[in-house]
Amino acid sequence: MEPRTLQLMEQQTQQQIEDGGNNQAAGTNNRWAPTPPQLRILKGLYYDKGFKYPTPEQIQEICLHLKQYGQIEDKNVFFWFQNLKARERQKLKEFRNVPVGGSLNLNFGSTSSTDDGRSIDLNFGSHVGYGVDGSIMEQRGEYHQEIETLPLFPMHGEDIFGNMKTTSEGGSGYGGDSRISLELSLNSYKDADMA
Amino acid sequence: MEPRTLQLMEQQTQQQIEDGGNNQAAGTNNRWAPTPPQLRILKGLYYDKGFKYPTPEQIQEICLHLKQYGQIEDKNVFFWFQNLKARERQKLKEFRNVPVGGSLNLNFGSTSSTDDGRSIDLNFGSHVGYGVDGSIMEQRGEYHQEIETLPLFPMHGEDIFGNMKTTSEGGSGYGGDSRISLELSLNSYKDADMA
DNA sequence: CAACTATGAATGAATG
DNA sequence: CATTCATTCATAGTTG
Repeated sequence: MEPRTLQLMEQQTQQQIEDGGNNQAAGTNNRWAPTPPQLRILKGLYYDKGFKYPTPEQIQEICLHLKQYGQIEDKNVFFWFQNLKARERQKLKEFRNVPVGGSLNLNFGSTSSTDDGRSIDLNFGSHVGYGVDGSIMEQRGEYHQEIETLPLFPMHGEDIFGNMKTTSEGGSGYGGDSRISLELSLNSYKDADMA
Repeated sequence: MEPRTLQLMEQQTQQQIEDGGNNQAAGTNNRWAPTPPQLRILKGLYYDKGFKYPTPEQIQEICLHLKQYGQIEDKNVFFWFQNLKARERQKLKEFRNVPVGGSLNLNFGSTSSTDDGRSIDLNFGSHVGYGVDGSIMEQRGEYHQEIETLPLFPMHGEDIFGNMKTTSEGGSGYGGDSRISLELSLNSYKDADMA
C-alpha cells in the first residue's frame, strides 16, 4: 500500500500558481476562503448532520445556497468536504496521543466511538461528538497505540545514537504491524543550529 | 524579489484556533517548540538521512522517540516536515531568478504545459465523481441518510436559509434530476469565533 | 517597545 | 480516499 519509505519520488513540481499570466490581479485572492456564514453552514452539515459524503448534486445545491454569503464555487465545497474528511481521518491515524503513563497494551483495532467516515457512515444526527463550536482538530482521542516496541531509536542517549544499520527498507509491504525501523545514526548536528 | 511586506490592515482573525481541546490554558505556551535534541534529531533525519516523506507510522515512531526530549505530538512532527519541505522549495523558487552574473534566462511562460488551463477536472457537472476505486461510492441512490426531503436542518426561515422546501420530492429517486433541496437552517453554531 | 524574522499551525488546492 | 503542495495566519523570539 505504501511502497515508499524514505527516498526520492519524482515530485513533479506542480507549481503553476506563480505569475504565469494566469494570475488575476495583484490584489485579488485566488484562493477561496469561506466566509463565516459559509463556514458555519458547512460545519453544521458535516458535524451536526453527519453529512460527509455529498453527491455532486448536493454539492451544487450547497454551493448555490452558500453563494448568498460570498463567492464560492462547486469545487470549493467539494474540496472542503474532502479535506475535512481526510484530516479527521488523519488525526485518528497519526495524531492520537499516547498516554505516556506506562501501561501500553496492544489493544488496538477497536475504534470505538467517533466512527466518522471510514466506511459509509449512516448514523447521522446520532453521534456528533465533536466540538460543534469550532475547531475540528485536537479531537484526538485518548486511545493507546500499539507502538510499544520501538526499534527505531535504539538508545536513549543524550546526544548520540547507536547506529545499528538494520537498513530495513521495509516500507514496501509491511504486513500489519511491522515497524519500519528508521535507523538514524546521527551524532552530529550540535544544537547550535540557528537559534 | 517579492517581499511580502504588504501587510493586511484588517486582520480578520479568521484562523483563530480557539479552545478545541488542545489548548491548555490561556497564557501558557500552547505552541510547540522543538527542544535542541529534538531539533537535532529531526534535522538529522531530514538533511543527513534525506528523510523527507515520513509515513504516518514513521511519524509516530519519530514522535515517540522525541518524547524523551520534551513534550511533542505527532502533528508537530508532521508539521515540521511539511514546513521544512515547503520552505526549502520556496527558497529555491525565490532564487530562481537570482542575478548570477547577469545572464538570467527568463524562460517562464511556457515550457511544455501550455494547454492545461486551470479547469480542475472534477466531475461536478456529472454525478459521482469520486470513489473510482469503489470505496464509498454507494452513497448515492441507496445512501439515504436523511436527505429524502432534505430536512437537513429544521427550517425556520428566520435568517439563514429562507428558502422554503418547495419541492423535496424525496432523494431516493436519483433519476437524473432529483433536486435535493437542502434546507439549511442553521442558526446555531455560534462559531463566531472564526471571524 | 516597535519592527522584523523564523517557524509552528492551518487549510485550500491538487495529484494519483 | 491518501498524500502532498502552496499559501497564509499567528506568534515566539530576537534585534535595534
